[in-house]
Amino acid sequence: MQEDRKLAVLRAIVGDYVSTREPVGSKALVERHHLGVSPATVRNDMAALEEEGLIAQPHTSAGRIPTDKGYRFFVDRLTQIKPMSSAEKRAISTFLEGAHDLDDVIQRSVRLLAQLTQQVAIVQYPTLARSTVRHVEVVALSPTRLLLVLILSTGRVEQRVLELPTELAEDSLIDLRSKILRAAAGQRISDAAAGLGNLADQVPPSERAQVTAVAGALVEAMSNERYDERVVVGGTANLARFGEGFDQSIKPMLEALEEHVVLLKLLGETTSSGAVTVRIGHEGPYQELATTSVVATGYGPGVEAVGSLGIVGPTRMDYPGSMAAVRAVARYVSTILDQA
Amino acid sequence: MQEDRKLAVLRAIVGDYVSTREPVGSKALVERHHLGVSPATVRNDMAALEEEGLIAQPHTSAGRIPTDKGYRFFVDRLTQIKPMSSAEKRAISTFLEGAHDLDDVIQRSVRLLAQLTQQVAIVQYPTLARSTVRHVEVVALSPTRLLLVLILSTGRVEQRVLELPTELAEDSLIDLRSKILRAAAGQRISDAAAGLGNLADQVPPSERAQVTAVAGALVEAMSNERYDERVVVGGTANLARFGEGFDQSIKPMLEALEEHVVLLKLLGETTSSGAVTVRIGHEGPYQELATTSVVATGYGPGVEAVGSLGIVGPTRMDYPGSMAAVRAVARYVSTILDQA
DNA sequence: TCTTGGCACTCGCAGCAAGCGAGTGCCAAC
DNA sequence: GTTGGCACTCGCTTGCTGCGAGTGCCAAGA
Repeated sequence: MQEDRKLAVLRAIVGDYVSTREPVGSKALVERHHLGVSPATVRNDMAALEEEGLIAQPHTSAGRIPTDKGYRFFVDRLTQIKPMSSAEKRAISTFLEGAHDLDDVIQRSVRLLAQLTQQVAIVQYPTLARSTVRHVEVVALSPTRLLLVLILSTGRVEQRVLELPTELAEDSLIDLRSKILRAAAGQRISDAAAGLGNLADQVPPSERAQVTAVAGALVEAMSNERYDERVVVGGTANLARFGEGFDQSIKPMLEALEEHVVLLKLLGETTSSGAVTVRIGHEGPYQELATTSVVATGYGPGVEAVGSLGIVGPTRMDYPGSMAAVRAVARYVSTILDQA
Repeated sequence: MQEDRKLAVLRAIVGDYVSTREPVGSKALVERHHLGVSPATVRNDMAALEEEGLIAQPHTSAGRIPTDKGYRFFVDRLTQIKPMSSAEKRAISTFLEGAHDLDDVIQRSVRLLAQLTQQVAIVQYPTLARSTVRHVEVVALSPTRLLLVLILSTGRVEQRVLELPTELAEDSLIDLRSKILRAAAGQRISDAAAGLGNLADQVPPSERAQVTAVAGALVEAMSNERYDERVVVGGTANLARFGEGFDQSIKPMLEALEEHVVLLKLLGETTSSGAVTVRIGHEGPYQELATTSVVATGYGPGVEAVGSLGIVGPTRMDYPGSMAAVRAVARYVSTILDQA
C-alpha cells in the first residue's frame, strides 16, 4: 500500500466532503479524482485511514467523512495556504483603504472577511494594553467641567467628561496639560499610567485633589476594559447556509456570538501576528461548539499583535481558502493601522 | 350569537396559539378557558371569525390559527398594554442606570429588551439631525494637524483628525476656536452647519482655506450619515427558539439583521415618542419578512423622538408583553438621556 | 506484497397502506 | 341562540417493503 496515495485519498475525501456535504464513497472518489486505481484499492486505503482515526462512517452503509483528527492532519500536513489571486488582493486593498477611521477599518474588515470566506467573521478592536499614547488633550468645558481626550497609537480615541470638585484656574490648566503630556505622551499605556500616578506629588497641595481626579480619569480611560473586550461580528447570515442539521449547532453559535467574552476566548490569545491558527471542533474550549472550527490570527503594525481577527464556521469548511483570507485581511489591516 | 363572546374566542385563540405554537381547536378552547359554553357553540363562533378573515385553518382537519388580520384586530381592539410589574420596573431602571456613557446605555437597552421579550431587539442610536451642539473643541496636534471634537446633546461625541494644507498659527487657532463656538454652540445641527458655512467670509483671505477646511470637516462630522444609520442588534440567539419551521424565516431574518438600512426601515419613521407601533407580518415593507412582526417606538428626552427602538419576532408573538417592554425601555432610555 | 474484480451483506431511506384521532360542519332538538 | 350527536375529512404515525449506495472480505492476478 502506497503511503502517499493514502494521503491523497484523505485529501480527496476532505475536499469532496467540504464541497458536497455528503459522505463520500470509494466509487465516487475514483470517478471525481483520477487516482488511477480501482474502488477496491481505495476501500483498502479508507479502511487504513479509519483505523488511524482520520475518517469515520456516520453509519454502516454510508461513505466516509473526515474526523476532527482528519481535518487536523489535512490542515497541518496536506495543504499549504494558497495565495490570493492578484484580483482578490486588489479588491481587498481598495476596499479597506476607503476607510476613514478605526471604526470604519474594523467594520469593513468584518464585512470583507465574511464575504471572502462565506463564514461568520470576528474582528477584535486593537487592545489598549499594547498601544502607546499619541496625544492627550485637556479642555475646560466650564470652570468645573473638563473634557479629557486620549488618542492612542492604534487610532482609538477615548474621551471623558470630568466634573471637578472645585474650580480650576486657566493657568493651572495650562500647566496641568503640559505636565500630563510630559508624563504620558509617547509612552506605552502601562508606563503612562505609572507616570500619571506620580503627577499629584509634583503640584502644590491646593491643586492636588484636582490633579488626582484628572489623572485617575485618564488612567481609568486607558485601562478601559470595555474596549479590550470589544469585538465586531459579521456575516451571521452565512449561518443559514449551515444546511439542515444546523438546528444543533446554530443555537450555541448564535449564543456565542452574543457573548463577546466567549468570542475573545475563541479567537484565542494570538500574541504574535503572522501565524494563522486553526482550532478544529473539539479542540476549542467550548463543548457546545464541538462542530465548529475557528481560523484566527493576530494583526498589528509590528511583529506583536494588537488584536485578533478570524472566522468561525462548521468543521466542514474550506480551510485553505479561509486561512488565506484571514491571513490576507490581517496583513492589510496591519499595514493600514501602520499608516494611520 | 353574542358578539363579545366571539371576540373572547378570538382572544383565547391568539393567546393559546402564541403559547402552544399549535392550531387550537374548539374542544381544547373550552377546556382551557372557562367560556361557559359548549364546543359546538365555539365552533359556530369560529366559523364566523373565519368568515371575517380573522382566523384560518392550516388544513381541513386542524384547529384554527390567527391570521395577520386577526392579530391586528387583537392588538387594536382586544388588548391594552399591561403595565410592568414594579419588580420589573425596578430591574429596568437599575440595569439602565448603571450605564456610563451613551454607548453603554444603548448596549444595555438592547440586552434588556431582548431579555424582556425573548425576541431580537433593535436600538437605533440617537440621530444627529434632531440634536444640538453642546461643545466644539479644536486642538492642534501639530502645526498642520488638528483634532476636532464635537459633543452633542444626545451624548454622542464625534472626532476627526484634519490635515491642513498650511500651518496654522497659535493665535489664529484661538481666534478660530471662539468663532466656531459662537457659530455652533447650543445650536441645532442644521443651524450650526449653516453658521459654520458662513464662517469663511469673516476671516482674512490668508486664513480662508484653513477655515473652510475646518468648517467643512465639522459640518461633515455633524451630518455623518454613518451615525444616523447606526443601529445595534441583540438577542439573536432568540431566533433559535423560532421552532422547526424557522428554516424559511430565519435566513431572511439574519440577512436583514446584517443590513442596518433594512433595520432602520423596519423600525420605521417613528417621529413622536410615546406611541408604540406594531407592524404585523405582510404589513411590513419586506416580502421576505412576511412571517415576522415588528414592535417599535421612538424615544427621546422631549416629545420629539431622537431615535427608535423595538423588537422583531414571529407574527406569533406575545404582543401585549412586547409592547409593554418596548414602551417601558423607551421611557427609561428617554429619561436617562434627559439627565445626561 | 499490492491490486483488483466479484460477491454477499448491511442499513438508511423513499414509498406505500392502514389506522388513529383531532377537529370540523351540519342538523335536529331544546 | 345553544347544544348534543354524527358523519366526514385529512394529517400524522406506524409498519412494511424494496432499492441502492456503500462496505468488507476473499481469491485470483500482477
